[in-house]
Amino acid sequence: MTDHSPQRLTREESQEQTRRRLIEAACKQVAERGFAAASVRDIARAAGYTQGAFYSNFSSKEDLLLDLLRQHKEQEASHILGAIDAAGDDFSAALQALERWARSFGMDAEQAMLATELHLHAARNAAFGKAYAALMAEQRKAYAALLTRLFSLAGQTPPAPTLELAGNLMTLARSLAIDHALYGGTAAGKALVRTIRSLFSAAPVR
Amino acid sequence: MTDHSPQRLTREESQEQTRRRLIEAACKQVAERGFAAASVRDIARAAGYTQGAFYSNFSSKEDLLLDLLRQHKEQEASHILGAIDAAGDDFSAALQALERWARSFGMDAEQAMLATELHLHAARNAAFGKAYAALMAEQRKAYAALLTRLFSLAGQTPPAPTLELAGNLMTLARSLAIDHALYGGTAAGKALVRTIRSLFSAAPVR
Amino acid sequence: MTDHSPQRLTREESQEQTRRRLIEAACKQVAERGFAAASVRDIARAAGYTQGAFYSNFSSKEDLLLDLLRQHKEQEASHILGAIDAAGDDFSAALQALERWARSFGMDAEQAMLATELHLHAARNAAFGKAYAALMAEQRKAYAALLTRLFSLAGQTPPAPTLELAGNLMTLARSLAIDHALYGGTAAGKALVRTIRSLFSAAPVR
Amino acid sequence: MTDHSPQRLTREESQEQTRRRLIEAACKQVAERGFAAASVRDIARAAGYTQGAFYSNFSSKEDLLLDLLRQHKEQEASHILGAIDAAGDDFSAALQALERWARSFGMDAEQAMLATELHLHAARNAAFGKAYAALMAEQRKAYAALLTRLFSLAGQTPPAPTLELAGNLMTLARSLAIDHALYGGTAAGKALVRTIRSLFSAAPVR
DNA sequence: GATGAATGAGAGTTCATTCAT
DNA sequence: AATGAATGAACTCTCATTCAT
Repeated sequence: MTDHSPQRLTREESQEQTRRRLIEAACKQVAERGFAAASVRDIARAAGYTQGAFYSNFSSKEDLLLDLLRQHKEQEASHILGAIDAAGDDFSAALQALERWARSFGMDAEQAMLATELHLHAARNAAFGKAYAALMAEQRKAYAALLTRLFSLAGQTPPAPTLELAGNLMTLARSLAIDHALYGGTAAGKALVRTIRSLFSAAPVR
Repeated sequence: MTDHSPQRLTREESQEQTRRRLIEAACKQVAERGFAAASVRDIARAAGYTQGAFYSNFSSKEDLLLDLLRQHKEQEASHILGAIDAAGDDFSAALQALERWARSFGMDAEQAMLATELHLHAARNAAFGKAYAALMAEQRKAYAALLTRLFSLAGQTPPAPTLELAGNLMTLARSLAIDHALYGGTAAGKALVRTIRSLFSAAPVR
Repeated sequence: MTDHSPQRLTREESQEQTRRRLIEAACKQVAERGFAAASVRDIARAAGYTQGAFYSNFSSKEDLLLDLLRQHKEQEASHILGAIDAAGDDFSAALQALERWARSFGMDAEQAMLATELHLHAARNAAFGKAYAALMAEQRKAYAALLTRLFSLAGQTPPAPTLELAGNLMTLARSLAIDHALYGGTAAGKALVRTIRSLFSAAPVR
Repeated sequence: MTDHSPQRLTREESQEQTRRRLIEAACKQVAERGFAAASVRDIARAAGYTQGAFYSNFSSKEDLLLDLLRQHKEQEASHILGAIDAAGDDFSAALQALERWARSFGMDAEQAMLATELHLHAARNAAFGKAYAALMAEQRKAYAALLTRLFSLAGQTPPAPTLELAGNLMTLARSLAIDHALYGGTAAGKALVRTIRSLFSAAPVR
């Protein structure tokens, strides 16, 4: 089908590449059509392989979801780390970093729809739900750390546990990004930014 | 299959009953398994009919979604109206009404998962998306009115447009209800209540 | 595909016809290629239907085997009854009837191969094995009754329990019929007849 | 996978070992599941190798069947030779040897099921059928020689050509062994012994 | 000689949908 | 209006087989 010329790749590297391509194609397909409606055939074809290649890399379609979850988590984690790194010791710089995150993330409908599919599937499938809960807890912690730092720089007391605030932000980001795909425009991104701002502007500095 | 004794029903009433039963069964099936994975056969059987009855009432499986949306909206609307009616002129009574809504809605996983399915489908299907957007805008307005009333009774200025706050609450409610199905416990319901409270406690009365 | 014009058939009759046609086609396919290699696709097509029709009539491919077993048993039973009816009260007429059975049955490779497939499957699958054992016991009894009658008419004492002799005859008939397909010629049919004769000629009449 | 330590084996010995192991594993798998349902992957894995090893030793799955046939024949031949060697010049010793064969062979379901698979395949595939017929003729001759010797020692005239009697015995042995797997117990082995005995007890000694 | 990732074909099964009853 | 047998297409998954390593 596609070229996939392995040129100078070892077997392991080559399979790793195949797996990565399949996962990427799957992210897109699942986001676009939903897990149940995204067929293994389409995923494999979109990645440039045949169905057999899929089953050489995943033991079942269900099994793929765990990798989708991991991939999704890593991608989001890189966003958070970027925001945290950019935060520095200056409150307004840190807030800007968070807002940059909100603006970009609040518009990435693909990630948001994938995340929502994963959320639903987690509630439907106990085994998957467990893995999901573990990974999401990690994410929440990372966001919460960022919020804690921000409140500290702002000299404010968080109006609620930062873990809870982080969870709310993640939820809103996800949902607003879908709204963005639904309504178009930039309202969604802005709404998230405004929500964040209201968190820190409510109470004035010490 | 089941009795459905039409004895004292006119033809029209009888069909209306069939349709209602099918929609109710569909709500459950779609929430439980997702739209794509909920088969027409299963939905019809769960309602006590066969596939033919389904196609006598809906022109296609896709067509069913519009009715699911309507049914979902009506159900949620009755919750809002209940909260508004209970609000009265007393701030703390009104807040309690809203919190009661949060507690009950924040734990109804079936409604929440159905709502999420509809949200996703709306983003994927333009025609459905339009109907979805219209109905959701109505809902948001109703919640916003309730919030406006509350802020007014509290003598506070809303920290953001109440329409936006209403949208955020709806989103959080939906997501937390799914978390409730996922993690169990009562944390989800409480988290929503706490979020609502923080809205009104942040800024002191005029 | 094919005509299947239901003309004046009730729904039940029509489905019964479909089922019968599928079973007949399946007998042939399974005999020709073996159970595992006979695909549902091919069976349905050979009967003039699509795969879906197959699954409207059988819950699975495995499930089909039970009907194949029943069909096979009925077909064989009619042969036995024919031989018994033809037996009458005259020893040589009865022997001739049995030999007629041997000659015809010893050459029906399709039935023999199907029977062998069923035998193998019974040994591999406990649930099917149980049903198989029950039906085969019935068949053996019928043949044994015929043998008992013959020995009685001949005034001989059976050299072994007639149930056992019946089982041996059935086994030989099955195997020789396959040999017939394998080697061709008429040796197989004759061998069975000779074996039967030797049963009754060994010991002279009282 | 497994060790297969080739240390002290020449290349050829090593490959011979691989081939032997594959054939043995295949015998078991084919007997257990049938030829069509026994996958190359499973056979190779059961032998401690991967598919590649299989295709280094056999040109196709079909090709394997010829080796299975040969292996089966050798195994059975060793049984016959054992019985012949043990026969000696004493009738009752010879009969005991044959009965020993019956008892052991009549209970080896694996061999019997493999033999039946081969029989069926021979009737379905002309090329394989030819090889099968040749090998089976040899086997039959060996058994017939044993029977001839026995009748001679017993001073009896065989009630039918010994070649035919030998064929019947082989068929019964095969079928009864499968019945043994099907019903359990020891009836199958005993039934074969009784059949053999009746062959020699029918007509009294000279 | 042996590996195992990948292919391409085809397996069993389920589905939304139709239509004679 | 409701039934459910049948269709035809699509599904997930497994297979025998190949070939670069």
